[in-house]
Amino acid sequence: MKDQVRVRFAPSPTGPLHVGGLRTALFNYLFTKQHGGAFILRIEDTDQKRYVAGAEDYIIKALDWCHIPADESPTNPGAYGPYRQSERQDIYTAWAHKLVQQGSAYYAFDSNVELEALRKERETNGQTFVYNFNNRATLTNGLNMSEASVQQRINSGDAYVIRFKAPHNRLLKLQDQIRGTVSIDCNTLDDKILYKSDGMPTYHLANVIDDHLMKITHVIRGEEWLPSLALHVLLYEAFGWNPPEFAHLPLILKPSGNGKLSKRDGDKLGFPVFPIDWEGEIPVKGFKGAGYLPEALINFLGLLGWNPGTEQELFSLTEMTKAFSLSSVNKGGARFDIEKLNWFNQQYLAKMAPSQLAPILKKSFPFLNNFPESQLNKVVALTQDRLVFIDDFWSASGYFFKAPNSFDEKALKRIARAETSSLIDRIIAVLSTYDETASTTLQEYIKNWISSNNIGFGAVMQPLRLALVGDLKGPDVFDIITILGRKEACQRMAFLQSKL
RNA sequence: GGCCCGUUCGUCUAUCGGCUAGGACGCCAGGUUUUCAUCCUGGUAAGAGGGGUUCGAUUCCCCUACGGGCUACCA
Repeated sequence: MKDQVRVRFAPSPTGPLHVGGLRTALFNYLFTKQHGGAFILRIEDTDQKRYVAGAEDYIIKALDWCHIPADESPTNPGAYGPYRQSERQDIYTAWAHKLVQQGSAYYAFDSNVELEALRKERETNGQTFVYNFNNRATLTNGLNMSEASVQQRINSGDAYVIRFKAPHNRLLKLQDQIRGTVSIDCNTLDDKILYKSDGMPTYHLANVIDDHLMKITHVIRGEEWLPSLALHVLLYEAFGWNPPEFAHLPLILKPSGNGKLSKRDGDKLGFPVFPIDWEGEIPVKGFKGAGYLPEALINFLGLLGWNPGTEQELFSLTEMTKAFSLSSVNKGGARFDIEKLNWFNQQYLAKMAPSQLAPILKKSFPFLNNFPESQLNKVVALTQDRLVFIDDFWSASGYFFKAPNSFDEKALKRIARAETSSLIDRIIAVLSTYDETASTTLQEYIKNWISSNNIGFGAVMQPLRLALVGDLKGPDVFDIITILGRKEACQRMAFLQSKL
């Protein structure tokens, strides 16, 4: 039997998760759910300097909001914990030392200052300093010292790191699910630090050990990791472990196309780059706070770098899970196009059931809680296809809750005729005489009245609309009257008359 | 600089050697609507360049250009 598919999303808690990370999480989720597998969230907090409090909590909440929660996480652990790397230090230390013992890695005592000086020196000669087979014999490390003197330095408290001994003269052909074969000449590799002098592993060591121990079958991550794929595969080999399958996702680029979208782009670009609001020292608005629905964000993000090969654009998470496949993920980076996201949002807002949309609107507009639910649902049904963002609800339907108290000059001019005032009197009168129990609808009734009295249709409808909405736009006038009630409609007509 | 990965309408993309290069967003025009929005119809617009391979290349190979990523005791 084949092993259960297990994938992981492994962000580092350095701040709020941004859309690039979210898309990586989404693809992991889609892939594993399609195979009935598990989605693991692992927090990569090995860099104490960059740790930001609240980031882990944010990541979990953001995934929840998007309906792609992890099956195993720090707060909901499975059988392979702990799920925070900072709590797995002993594991890394043990494996790192094992690597040294078997000769795959070595202790190095070179100070930052020394290394920096070497780099500078090479740079001025137009060369690049690489710590590898070229020069490791001339540097301060365990390869050039007796075991006893290495132990002595360590025991005396000297700072050390553990470096991987990259192989010499080896050509690696690596497999990537999206890119196919990737060739790497090991001579271009450097002896990467695996274990830092503060006792923490680097990403390379920790992610290989954790992925193996957590039985990860597929590593789906951003393209920025492709250059270190060789190192990771070499590490699996050194440990004697079978590597998982790898898939490197194309990056999400800025709208301008130059550079990947980053956390700092949020303010500059004028749209959010984070899923939900970030309540950090400097609060930042997320897509949620900006009036986007998670379904729209997810749909949009899913189609950024992947497509089903059909012409379907609108996908529920379930549909997308069914249609997803790693082999149809694109190789090239995709620019983030906010206009298209807005379109998705409009689509979702418009097709949502009013009873589903109403509770969401109530969160943005608490006063709606005091409004009868059946009435609210009617209002929503009438105006929901005019929304791009949740907050557009007010401009699209505010007049249902608050009578217009002023009118636009231009609009007044457009309806103003000599007989408008007296016409308003007549409309009020006819509105009041309508019999609700009659078999004709209000619309038919008014239309009949208009034609039998030989009044222009527009001459009646325009003032009516302006009085009700406060503007010359909006849904069907008779629908509005039905919701507002004839009495309220008459009052609004009278108010308009007073402003003529 | 070095290494790696990429490159189809402005943007997201389809095409797995036969193409009048399809769809979506955007934009423009028309229709529906008393109006605005929605919606419908139509239009606009693309294979980076140069060499091969082939009866035939957007599709396969090479070079160049351009773009992106990596090049930290960050992930």
